[in-house]
Amino acid sequence: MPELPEVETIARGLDQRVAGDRIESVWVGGKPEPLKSSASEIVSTLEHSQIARVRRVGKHIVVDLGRAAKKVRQKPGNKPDATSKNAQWIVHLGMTGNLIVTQPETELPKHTHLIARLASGRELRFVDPRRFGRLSVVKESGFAAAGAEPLDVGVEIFAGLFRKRKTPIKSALLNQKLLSGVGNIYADESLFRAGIRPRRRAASLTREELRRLYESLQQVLREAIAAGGSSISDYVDSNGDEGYFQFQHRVYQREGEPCLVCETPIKRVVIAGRSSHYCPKCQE
DNA sequence: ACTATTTCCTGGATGC
DNA sequence: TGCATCCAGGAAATAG
Repeated sequence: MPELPEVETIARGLDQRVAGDRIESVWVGGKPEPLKSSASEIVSTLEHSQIARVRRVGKHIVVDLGRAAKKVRQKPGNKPDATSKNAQWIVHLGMTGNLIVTQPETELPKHTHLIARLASGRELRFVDPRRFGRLSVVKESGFAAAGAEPLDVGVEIFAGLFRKRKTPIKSALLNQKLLSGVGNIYADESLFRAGIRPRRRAASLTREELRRLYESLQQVLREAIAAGGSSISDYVDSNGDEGYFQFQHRVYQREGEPCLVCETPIKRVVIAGRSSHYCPKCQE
């Protein structure tokens, strides 16, 4: 399941491979598709646009589009249409979504919802079996995530996010309006490293604990990005390669296995409908 | 203004 | 073997 490190890995790979390429035509699947914008809006925005850059914002992949080399004639007084420059294609991968760059001959996977044919002859495909992913376009650049970037935010602002929250710290970490990009894996892993139980009320964390959580979260995200993300279920990067951070998980999906620090069996509880893993001895 | 719960969706695992 | 059931989870919607 793509969280910040996985999305970062995919976005970097895509940027390397398709930046500068041009989208010649777009196919969108026929059935009700995971689209936030209308299908026609997506098609008209993407077609004939150039991919300027691909980057990550929170858990979103942002494709910055430039005007295509081919001039589109505008009548004076007409509002710029969706193909004007600075449009953005926003992709949220949900649980099982992925963007794959491939040759057209490569067999079309089931659950392919969008195909963008590129000037280079390759195809950029959005594939998402579980259909939790979302596609949208914005006509003016300026897409921004609601929450703070965990790797950019300062420790004071980070601590302030949680000061008045009664909700469990685990839920607060997952709240994208506070922080964007943290999902279940890295919430559990950062809480373990910080020695904090997931059920603790966010507001009850001391200054010192918040500082530890801040450091732990940044550390685990950086390590995971360096490892190419965690390949749980079917995550692979835009090259089709698996990440390997799943081998460095200390608590996530390790219920009953010994804590790597103290050998106490790792516990699993459900908090706000999400499974949460922690060491009952190392985390207070 | 917050917080908790439900819903969406499919493939893989489990159970009888 | 086959069929039903459960579970995973991000975020939007709904309820409190």
